[in-house]
Amino acid sequence: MDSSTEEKIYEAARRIFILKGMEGARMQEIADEAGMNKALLHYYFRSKENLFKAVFKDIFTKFFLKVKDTLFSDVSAKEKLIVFIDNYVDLIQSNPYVPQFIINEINRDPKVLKTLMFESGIEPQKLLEIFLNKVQLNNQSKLDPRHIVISLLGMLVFPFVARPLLQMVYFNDDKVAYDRFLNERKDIVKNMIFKFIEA
Amino acid sequence: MDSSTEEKIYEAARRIFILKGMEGARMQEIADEAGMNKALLHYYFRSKENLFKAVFKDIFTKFFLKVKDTLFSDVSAKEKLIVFIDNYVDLIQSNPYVPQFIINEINRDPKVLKTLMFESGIEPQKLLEIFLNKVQLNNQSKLDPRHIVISLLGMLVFPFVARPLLQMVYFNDDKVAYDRFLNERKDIVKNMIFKFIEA
DNA sequence: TGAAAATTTAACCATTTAGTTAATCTTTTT
DNA sequence: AAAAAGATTAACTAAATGGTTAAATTTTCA
Repeated sequence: MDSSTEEKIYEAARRIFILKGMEGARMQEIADEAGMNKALLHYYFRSKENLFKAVFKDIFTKFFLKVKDTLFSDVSAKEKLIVFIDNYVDLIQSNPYVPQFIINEINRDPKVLKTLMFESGIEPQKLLEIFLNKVQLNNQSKLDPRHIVISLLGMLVFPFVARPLLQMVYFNDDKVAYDRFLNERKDIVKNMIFKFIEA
Repeated sequence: MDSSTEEKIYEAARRIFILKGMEGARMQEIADEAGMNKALLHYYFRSKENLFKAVFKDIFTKFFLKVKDTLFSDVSAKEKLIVFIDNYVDLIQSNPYVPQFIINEINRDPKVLKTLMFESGIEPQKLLEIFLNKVQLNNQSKLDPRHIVISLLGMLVFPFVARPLLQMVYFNDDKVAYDRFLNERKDIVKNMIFKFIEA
């Protein structure tokens, strides 16, 4: 590993903050994770707040940008949706703690979101557009497409965010069974959404 | 108000813990909220951990028990589902911070859940049963009904848990519009679920 | 090479926080 | 009414935590 000290701090902070959140994380813990003296965190980032903001912006931006492209290809709405769901689930699966981390930190301090929205380059409207035409086409013109988008996101995100609870309650705490369950979800969710929008 | 000191502490702790979580809450803050000396919290509850456990168990149990009955009436599965959704959304609407609070605290310490499950008297299987017959009836015998239940819960809970993010991203931070949106959700979700299970 | 600049460390500081204690006030009991 | 038990308070303690500092080490480069 030939990464710089600053990068090591950044990566360590990233891991710790995602797991424990801004308030739960300890500077000493991050220093230990990075394998160095705590004073170095302040030498490079001045304060915990500063370090957190840098890391959070990075996590937030990267997370949402990773699926953004899937909505720009020149294929049918249906195909776009399929690719989006596949990629989104893959993304969460390789960053299982990130959705809840983002939700928690935005709830803790919603102010940060406003600035982040513009700087990040994410385009949440793109996901809406998939359903905008689709819904009008099928005599459901009264239906706000945001209902479909938020239903979709809820179905995809919830099983990860509430995993410990759901795994215990509905899977007898069988980790393997729950992983199998998560792998089936892509197709289940596609199915549900299609059945709904294709009147 | 003629509630006892212990009850005042309990109620204050309840409010503060729900808003800030176990780690974010301060004993002094709870004492202030209850309008009394901090030493009294220890006099009645010995430790923060103790106070939290008592409060958490109470919140967890009451929350889930409040909708449990809706699944025991002697009506059709469809009607049961309608009543469940109506009551569940009402329940969240009057306790908007509780779902995320429960999810966060269980993620922080999943051990508590195991004991809670048995002592609380909740019966999560009851919700499954609604779909168990329904699904087999419609040539979807391969479909695990847990997928429907978790989709349902995700669609209902997610808009509340991720409210600040969604309100900003999809509603231009218009609180009134988002409240209107939430009120429409009961029917939208019923519709989605029915379209899916009624092959 | 050697001085200046950048990096790293150990020790320290100030504040916050859960928890304790001993004294005071209030209620109950005899 | 007096003693005992219970409730409440202010002041305190010990540990944790974010942040600082001055000295030591390493790197840069004239």
